[in-house]
Amino acid sequence: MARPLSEAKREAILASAIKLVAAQGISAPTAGIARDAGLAEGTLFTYFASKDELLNQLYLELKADLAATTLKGYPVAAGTRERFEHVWNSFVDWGIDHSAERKALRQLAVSDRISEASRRQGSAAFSEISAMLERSRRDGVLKDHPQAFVGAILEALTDATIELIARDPGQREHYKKAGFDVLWHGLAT
Amino acid sequence: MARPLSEAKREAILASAIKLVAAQGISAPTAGIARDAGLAEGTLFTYFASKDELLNQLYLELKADLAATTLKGYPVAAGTRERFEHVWNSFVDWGIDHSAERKALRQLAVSDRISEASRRQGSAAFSEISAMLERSRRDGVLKDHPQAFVGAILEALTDATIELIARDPGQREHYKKAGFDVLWHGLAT
DNA sequence: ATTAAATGAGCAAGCACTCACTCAAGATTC
DNA sequence: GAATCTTGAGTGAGTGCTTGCTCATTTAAT
Repeated sequence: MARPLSEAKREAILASAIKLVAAQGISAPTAGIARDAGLAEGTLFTYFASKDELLNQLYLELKADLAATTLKGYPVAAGTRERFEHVWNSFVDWGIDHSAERKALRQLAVSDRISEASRRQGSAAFSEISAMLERSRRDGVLKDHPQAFVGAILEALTDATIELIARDPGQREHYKKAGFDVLWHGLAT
Repeated sequence: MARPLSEAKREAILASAIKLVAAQGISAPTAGIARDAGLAEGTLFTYFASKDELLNQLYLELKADLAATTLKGYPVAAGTRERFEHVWNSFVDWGIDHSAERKALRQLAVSDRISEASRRQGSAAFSEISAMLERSRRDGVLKDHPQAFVGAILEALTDATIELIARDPGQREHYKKAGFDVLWHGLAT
């Protein structure tokens, strides 16, 4: 091993990919991503074998980041509502404070270049959160909906709330609370 | 005027665009769309000046179709809940019965090739529905949320419900009702 | 006969990806 | 510690392919 791959460069490529994919969509050229990262285009392909691999790894990185943020400070011992609200706040805060990441993730999620395997792996990062939801359901605190339904609703309401806050940042805390109220009244028994 | 443009051909192009954009995303080539419509590629450009214009018109056509479906049979005289449920059912049914249209619309909606003007015009098609929501809010039947928030939540919950039904079509009516319950309990006073 | 729709080969631009080459950073030898 | 060897990261012009769009020509409706 003569010269090790640089983790810093890998991260620079991913950071530039977030920026350009958020701004231009997945059609953002590899040449542009490499230039933005301060590297030659060829270098990008020593870190990622193909553009598809770059996009899939970026997708997983973003999903993992959101999941990690959510689990940090998760109140294991608290009641259902409080734990639920923690997840909600984490999702909304992450989306607002990582606007480019959120836009990029949205573009990636609707693309067919993200493999089924990546999608499954991306969901797996949220398995602890799913387990929490499942426990609450069995406790009878939540209505008896399938977990996929609750997860989809959580994601959908989060997205709508973030979109609204993005247009009217002054009301951030107000809409954050209002969004959670809709979720809670919609799902709780 | 020697030879009139054919409305049938225009619609064939739009129909093929729906099919291919749903399957491949907005990167679906104009050559493929024209071939699928049974026309030469050049003909496509006598009906639509550019690919961007085709995509924008397709976006508006789909939005208008969904709005028209929703307004058809709208119970003007009924109570808020019933009118609300009609809108919900129309959205969900349209999404399930027009799967390709929905996928195409989703791809178009996240694309930056849809102009701000098109987006505004697309929303305008739903102005009557917005007015209905506004009236219900003033009547005190709904919580006091801004209209944009209610609209976004409606769209988001619809999407989540459709996604779930697509995966488990046998439970269509059940999930349709469950989704509406979440919406209603979340928004009603 | 006139006019404009319809055609599809062709064009310029943009794309992902390659590869012959350079050179910096470990490994080996003394 | 210095000198030398070895490996593979880094480079960017080049390649082959695809794309949106054009235009000289053909076809058909009026």
